[in-house]
Amino acid sequence: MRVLLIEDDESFRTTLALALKRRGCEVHQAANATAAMSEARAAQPQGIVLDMRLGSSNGMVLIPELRQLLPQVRLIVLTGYGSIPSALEAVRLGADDYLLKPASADQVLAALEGLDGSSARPAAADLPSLARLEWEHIQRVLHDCGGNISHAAAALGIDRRTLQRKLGKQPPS
Amino acid sequence: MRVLLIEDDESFRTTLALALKRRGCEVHQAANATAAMSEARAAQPQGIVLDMRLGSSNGMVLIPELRQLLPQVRLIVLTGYGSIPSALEAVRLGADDYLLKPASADQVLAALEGLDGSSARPAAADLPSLARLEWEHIQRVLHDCGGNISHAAAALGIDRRTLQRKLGKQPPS
DNA sequence: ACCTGCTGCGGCGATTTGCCACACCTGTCC
DNA sequence: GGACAGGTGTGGCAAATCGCCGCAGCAGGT
Repeated sequence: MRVLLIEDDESFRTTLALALKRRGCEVHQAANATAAMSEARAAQPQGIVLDMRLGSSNGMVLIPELRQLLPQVRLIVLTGYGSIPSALEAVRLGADDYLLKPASADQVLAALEGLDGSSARPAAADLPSLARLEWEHIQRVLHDCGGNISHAAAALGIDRRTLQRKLGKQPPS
Repeated sequence: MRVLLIEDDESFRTTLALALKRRGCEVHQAANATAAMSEARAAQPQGIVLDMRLGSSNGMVLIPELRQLLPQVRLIVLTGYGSIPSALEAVRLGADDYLLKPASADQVLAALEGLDGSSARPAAADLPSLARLEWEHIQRVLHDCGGNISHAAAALGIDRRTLQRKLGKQPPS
């Protein structure tokens, strides 16, 4: 499978690219929006892995452009700080799946191949942990507050310092 | 708008129904899967609010049936313990939007009318505090575990002793 | 009687939180 | 320019909380 990796973090991108190559993919890479579009035009990939945070710009805006350019492409969004509204927005814009970092190369490949992780899951009794729920809610409120940490902390009823400390940690699995 | 409310929790369903009626909706209600399907056939609603947890059965399986029965219906999933994979699965199965409890009647109505909540939501929304959300989720999981504190603590990913201490305190306002 | 599982409670160290302070930056207003 | 307000990042420190241990009691099944 010919895959385009759009990700600004160099180390993460190269390691993921290597892992995908080892699994038999032809991997093209791009580190920003303009490179991504030109590379997509040139390489005509069957699969795309798109990071949501591309430096200053938002990867979300690339989804419709990529979808229009390559209607048949398998488009996977990969993000470190995800939330349910942002996941829904991504699929509304044309993404096929939405993964959270850290995601294993196997997970990414499974998503690229369209093996639905959700269909394989028995979908029974997997209640989210308290930490996970807290993380999702924080992301939701933070998004609602336009990224304003002080306002989000006030809305959440916690200290601004505490919110900052929570944001500085990894999302719970 | 003619709305069908599928929700097993009686108190939550009636309050939401009242709130929607007050906002000019014609509200039909169902508390289980079979009642939901027959009511959907009879009332031909334009909007459906579907709870994921319908007693023992999973509300997820109803989505394709409802979608097949009413292709044009606006189908909203409302769930207490949401996660990104389950949200994606719901929209893949045919849901239009996915809300988390506690959701205000205004949020539900906005979702039913197709106003994209993620973009149209006013920043000054009455978001629940972290403590309140935590308390609600604990109550829900504890109920799902049949009141078994040890199992609920394991599902929540916290220590049993911590759960007991949290339960010993007053619910946040 | 025996074992298993759940519950309630106490204690202790490690972690987290709330609350202060301070410095830095970016706008805005006079 | 200078003052000012609002947002952000960082540090420190006491207090609260959490995780983990133990123990005892009590129900249910063998």
